[in-house]
Amino acid sequence: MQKVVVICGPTASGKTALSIELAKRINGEIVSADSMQIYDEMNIGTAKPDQEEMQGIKHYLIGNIKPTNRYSVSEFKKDAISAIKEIISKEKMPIVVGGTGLYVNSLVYGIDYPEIQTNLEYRKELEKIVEEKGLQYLFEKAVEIDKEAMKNISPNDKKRILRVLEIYKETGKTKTELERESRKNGIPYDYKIFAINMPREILYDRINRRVDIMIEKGLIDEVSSLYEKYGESLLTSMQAIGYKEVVEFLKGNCTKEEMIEKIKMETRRYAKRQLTWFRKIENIQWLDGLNDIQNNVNIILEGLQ
RNA sequence: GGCGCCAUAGCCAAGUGGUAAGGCAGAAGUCUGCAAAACUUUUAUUCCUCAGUUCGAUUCUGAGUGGCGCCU
Repeated sequence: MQKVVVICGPTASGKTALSIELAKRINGEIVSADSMQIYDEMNIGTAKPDQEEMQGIKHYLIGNIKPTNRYSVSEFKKDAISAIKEIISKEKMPIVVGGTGLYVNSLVYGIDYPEIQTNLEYRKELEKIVEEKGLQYLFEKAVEIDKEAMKNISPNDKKRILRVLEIYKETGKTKTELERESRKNGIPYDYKIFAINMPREILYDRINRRVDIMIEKGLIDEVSSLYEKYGESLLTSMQAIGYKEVVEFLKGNCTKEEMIEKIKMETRRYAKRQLTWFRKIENIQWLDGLNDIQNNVNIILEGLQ
C-alpha cells in the first residue's frame, strides 16, 4: 500500500520546518491539514509559511479558500485526497502536515462524508426552538432519535445536539448509522503518523514569543484590512485565534496589551487541546521537538521502513 | 506621627462561631460537515503571623506584620 507521511503537533512546535526538510530528503510534497491556513489573505496570524520558507517545496491546501467562504472537514477530506493522488501520480511522497485533529482524523481513519447539503433554514428553526423551549427539549428529542450517539453528548452541547437532529432531518438516518457507514470503505493508504512534542513550559514560551513576532510583523494591519474589506461576512475564518481578538481591540473593547495577552493565552490553550487530540491517535510516533531537525528527519525515515 | 479600611488558591472574589461559594488561569478529557470551534471533569485539610476567649475561630478580642486611604 502507498505510504503517506503525516506530521502533526501543537502550534509552534516546528511542524513547518520539519516537514520541509523531510520533503527535501524524500522528494515529497506537502498537504496542509490546517483549518485556518486554508484561507487566503490570512497569513501572519495563521503562521502560514511564505515562499522563502517553503524552499520550492510544493504545498497544497494553503490559502486557496476565500476567507468569506464556508469550509469544513468534508471538503477538506475531498481536497486532501485529490492532492495526495496528484502527488502520487508525480511519483512523489505525500506529506500531510497539520494541527487540526479533526482534519487529520478524516484521513487517517478513512472517514467518508456523504453529500449532505447544509440546511440553514432548518438550523434557524432549531435555534428558534432553543430560544423558546430551551435546549433540554431538543436534547430529549435527540435522545429519542439516537440514544446511542447521545451517550457521548452533553445536554449543554448545543452544537452537537443540533447536528444529531440535522442529520436525521436531512438523511433520515441517525448519526450512529451514518458514522458506521462512513468507515465502511477502509483506509486506502498506509499512513505513517508522527507527532512533535516538547516540555509544556518550553512550548508555551515559544508560543508567547511567536505571538509577539506576529504583532511586530503587522498582524493588526492584516486583520484590520481584512475586516474593512469583508466586515461581518467573515464566517469561519474569524474564529481564528489572533483574528477575533484583534477585531475586539479594533472595536475598542480592550487595550492592545490585553489583546496580546489574550491571544497568547488562547493559543496556549489551543496547543493543549491539540495535544489531547493527538495522544488519542493509535500508531502515532512521538518526536522530541527539541531535537535537531535532521535528527528527527532521520527518525521519520527509519519509521518509514 | 494620628485616624480609618483591608488582608481568603497563581489572579479576581463570596462567606460563616461548627469546619471554605463562584469566576478566570492551570491540569485532564470529549470530538465524524463552523473544529484555532463547541463541550465535559477537576483544583485551598485551609482563610497574613502570634497570643487570648470558646467544646469549637477563617469568622470574636488583643498585639504584630503588610497594603490602601485620609489627616497633621
